[in-house]
Amino acid sequence: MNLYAYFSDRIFAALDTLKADGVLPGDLVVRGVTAEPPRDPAHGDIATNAAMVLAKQAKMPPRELAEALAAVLAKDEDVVGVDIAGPGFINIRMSPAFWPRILTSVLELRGNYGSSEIGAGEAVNVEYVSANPTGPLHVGHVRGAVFGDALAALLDYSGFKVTTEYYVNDAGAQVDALARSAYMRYREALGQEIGDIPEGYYPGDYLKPVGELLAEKHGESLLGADETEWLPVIRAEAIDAMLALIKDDLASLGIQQDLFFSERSLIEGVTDKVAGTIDELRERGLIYEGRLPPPKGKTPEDWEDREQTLFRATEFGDDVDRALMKSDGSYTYFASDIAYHNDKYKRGFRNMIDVWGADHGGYVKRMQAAVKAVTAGEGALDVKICQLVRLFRGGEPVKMSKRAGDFVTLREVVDEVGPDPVRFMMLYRKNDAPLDFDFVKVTEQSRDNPVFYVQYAHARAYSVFRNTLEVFPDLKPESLNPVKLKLSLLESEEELELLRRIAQFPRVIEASSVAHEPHRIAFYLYELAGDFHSLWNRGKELPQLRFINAANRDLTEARIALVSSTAEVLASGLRILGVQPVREMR
RNA sequence: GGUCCCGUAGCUCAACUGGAUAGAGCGGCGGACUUCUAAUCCGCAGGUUGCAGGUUCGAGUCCUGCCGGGAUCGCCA
Repeated sequence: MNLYAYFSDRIFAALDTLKADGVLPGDLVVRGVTAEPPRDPAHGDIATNAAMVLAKQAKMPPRELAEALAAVLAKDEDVVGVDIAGPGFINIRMSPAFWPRILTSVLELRGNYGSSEIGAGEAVNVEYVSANPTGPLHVGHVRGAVFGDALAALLDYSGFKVTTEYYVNDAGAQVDALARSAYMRYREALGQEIGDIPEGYYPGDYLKPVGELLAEKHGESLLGADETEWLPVIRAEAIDAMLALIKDDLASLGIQQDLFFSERSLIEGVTDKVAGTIDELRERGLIYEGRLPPPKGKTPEDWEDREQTLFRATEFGDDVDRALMKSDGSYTYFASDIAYHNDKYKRGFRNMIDVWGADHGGYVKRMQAAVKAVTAGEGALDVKICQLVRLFRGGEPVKMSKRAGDFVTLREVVDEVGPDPVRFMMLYRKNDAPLDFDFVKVTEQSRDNPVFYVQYAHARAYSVFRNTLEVFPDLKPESLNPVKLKLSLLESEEELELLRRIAQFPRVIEASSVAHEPHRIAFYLYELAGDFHSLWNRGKELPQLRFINAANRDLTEARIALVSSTAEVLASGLRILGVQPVREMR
C-alpha cells in the first residue's frame, strides 16, 4: 500500500465534503494537490499543500481554507493531530496504531511490497546497449547496459509490460570493416602472412578465433574469391560471432535482453521497411528534395552543396531538416533508425525508451522529431543519456588509449570486482552526471562503499534471524502471523523512523518509475540501510532496544517483523537494481 | 557560432519533477567495543545552490541573459 496515495484519497474526500457544505465552490477543480512526507519529521507524518494550491480558486486565504480542511481531516480515525504551518501547509500526524499496518502489509506481500499498478499493463519498449557488433563490449557500454536493465526491471515492478531490446547495427560500413578484418584473420589461420592490420580495420585478437572458425568451415574456398563474393558470407558469420561475444559479456552482468533487432532486416526483409517508412512520410508531405545550409561557425573542408532527400524534422522541434540518403544512394543511419522506431510502434509500443551514451546527445531531438512524425504524435520516446564513466584505481586514473586498442573491456571490470559492485555503482549516480568508478573502493568493506553498506544491512538482518533461533527455536520470520503480531509494541523513535522509511518504499518506486530514474532506488536503499544500522547500534547503548528479548516473546516477534520487513524491502530494491541480496558477509 | 547536458559544504554527490530551516558520505574534530558481526554507530564544524533579472503564496528546481566545464555539429554509427 502506498500510504501517501492512500491518504490523498482521503484529502480528496475531505474536499468533496467541503464542496457539499458550500465552503468550496462546486465547480472547483482539484489539481496539483500532493500528500508527501514532510522533510522535517517534527512536522508530522504527512503534509499536504492542498490549501495553498486551491486558495485562488476557492477565493479564500490559504490559511483559512487550511483551517476548514484540517477540521474535516481531524475527524479521521487514523489521524491524531492536524496543524497548519507556514503559508498554509497542513501537517497530519497519524495515530501510533496506524503504522504497524505498514508492516502487516509488507509481511503479507513480501517480495511484492512496493510493486505498483501505475503501468496498468501498458507495453513499454526499453532499448539499450546497441553497441556495434564489431567486438567485445568495453567499459563505456557498462553504464548504459546496467541502467537500461535496471530501468526495465523497475518498470516491470511498476506494472508495465516491458520488452527489452538491442538494436544490432549490422548494416553500415563498420560491419564491412569487421568482415575485412575477419577475412585477414581467416587468411592468417590458413598460414598466410598478413602483416599489419590496416588503419580502419579491427586489430583486436578477439578476431583470431573467428578466423580459425572460418578456416575450419570454409577451408581454402574463399581464398581466391572476389570480395563481393566472400564479404557477405564472412560478414554474417563474423557478426554472429561478435553477438555471441556480446551476449556473453552481458550475461556476466546478469543481463539478458528479449530481442536483438537487426538493422539489416529492415532493408533485406520481405519488404524494405526503410523505403516503406519514407513513403509513409512522403505521403504526408514530410519529405522533400532540397539543400541544407552548411553548419554555422565552421564549414567543413569538403563541404559539397548538393540536393538531397530530407525529412522535415524542423516541423517537430528539431533545429534543421535531416538527410535520409547518402551520396552513394544508400540510407543514412537516421533513415534506418526512423524505420526501426516505426517498427517498434507498429509492434504495439506507444512508450519507447532509448538509452544512449553521452556522445549521442546531439541526436536526441531528431529522433524524437521522427517518432512524433511517424506515430502522428501518438508515440512517446524518452531518451536517457548516460554520461561517461571514469576509471580509477586507488584514486589514480586508469589510462586508456583507444587508438592503441587497449581499452578496458566490460569483462575485465566484472571479472575483477564482481557483478554486484559494478551494477550498484553504475546506478548510484544520476544517469546524466559523470561517474567515477574506482576498482579499489568498490570492493572496500566500509561505509565509504555503498554497495557493501547496503549488503551488510541485509546480511545483518539475517544474522538476527539466526540468533533468534537460539532463544526461540521456532521463531522464524517466514512463520510470523502478520495479523496476530503485537506491533504496537514498536514505539521507540528509532523503530518508528525505520518504519516510516519502509512506508516510503512504494512512493520511491512510483516516483523513480515515472521519472525513469532507477538511481533513486539506490539512494533510498542506502538511507534505509543507514536507519537499520542506526537502530542496531542503539541496542548496544540501551539493551532494552535489542531485537531479541528473551523475557518477552511478543516484543521479540514484533521486532523480528520489523527486521524482516527491512530485509524484504532491501531485497526487493536490490533485485530491481540486479544486485544479489546476500545473507552473510564472508 | 548553433544545439543539448552539467555548475549545490574543502572533495564526491542527493534533494521525492515548484514546497517549510537545502541533505548524505568522505575528509577534519570529539565520543561509543566483556557486541543481536565496531565491517557499525553518535555528536560537532562546514552554504549568498556560478552571476543578474523574471514568473508566484513559495524557486536549487520553470523563463530570459550572461560566466565557467563537457558532448555534439550535412553522407560515421
